[in-house]
Amino acid sequence: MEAKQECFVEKLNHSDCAKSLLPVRDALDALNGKWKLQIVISLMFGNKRFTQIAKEIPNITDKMLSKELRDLEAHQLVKRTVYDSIPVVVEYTLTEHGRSLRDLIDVLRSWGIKHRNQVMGKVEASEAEEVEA
Amino acid sequence: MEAKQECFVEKLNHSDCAKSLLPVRDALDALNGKWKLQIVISLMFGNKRFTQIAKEIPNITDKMLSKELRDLEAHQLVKRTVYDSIPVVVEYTLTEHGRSLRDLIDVLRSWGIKHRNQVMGKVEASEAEEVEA
DNA sequence: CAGTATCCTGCACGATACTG
DNA sequence: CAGTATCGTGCAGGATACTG
Repeated sequence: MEAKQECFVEKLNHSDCAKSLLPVRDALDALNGKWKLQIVISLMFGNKRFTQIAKEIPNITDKMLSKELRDLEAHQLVKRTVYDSIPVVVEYTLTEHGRSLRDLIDVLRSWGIKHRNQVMGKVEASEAEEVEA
Repeated sequence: MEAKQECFVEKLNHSDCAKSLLPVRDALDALNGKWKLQIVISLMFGNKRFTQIAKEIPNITDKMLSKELRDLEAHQLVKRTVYDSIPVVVEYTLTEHGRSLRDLIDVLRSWGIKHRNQVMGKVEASEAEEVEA
């Protein structure tokens, strides 16, 4: 068995396993659902207002956007700021913590590309899949 | 070209965005559902037979285990091997590709731990609180 | 503009029984 | 042992209407 870098799996017995799975679940849950990922990515392009986000995400309903934003806020990934103007302006921002999703998403994306190539049968060029310019 | 660190998001406009999201979705989908993660982790401890896996994952039903294993097999993450003994023995194995989930899961886990600390209010000294207007 | 309030539908998942 | 087959349910998510 090859000794990879410190994979937590290596150190655990089965009863520990369920517990050590929890953080993984937490991470997955944070991006859970049909829309959170798109919302987060959208906010990586800059702070947005409710309607702006809605316009950028095809087919999302107000209800879902509202709900997902509240979820993201509860998870401290997104900050909601109300400006007391007339009419009221509400701005959504990624928190510092929310911005930390970037690296995670990049890792997911890299694996996803590998995965797609694998399933498509292209196994040869494993490293040649950088984003094309 | 060492720029491994930079986020793909930086380079994209919004219309590209949806497309670049697909691999991320692929990755998330590969671990989608209530049981896949546990099954994969279970197989990281060694090759297993159907009933063995079932015993290690509390509350999973035969139906769900069967279905999820078929999903994982379709995604080439798990290999199913039938040994022609009597009675028949079926062994489940992680493929090389399936083993590549290890690093991904570790990254998810790391972020998950950070996330939990963040939400619990324990912000490490390494990271300043992001409260400001 | 920035959302709620209702109502509805499909599908993920569960319970239980059966089989080669 | 290694699974199907059937039936049932909750809830994520959608459609549409309404509001301060």
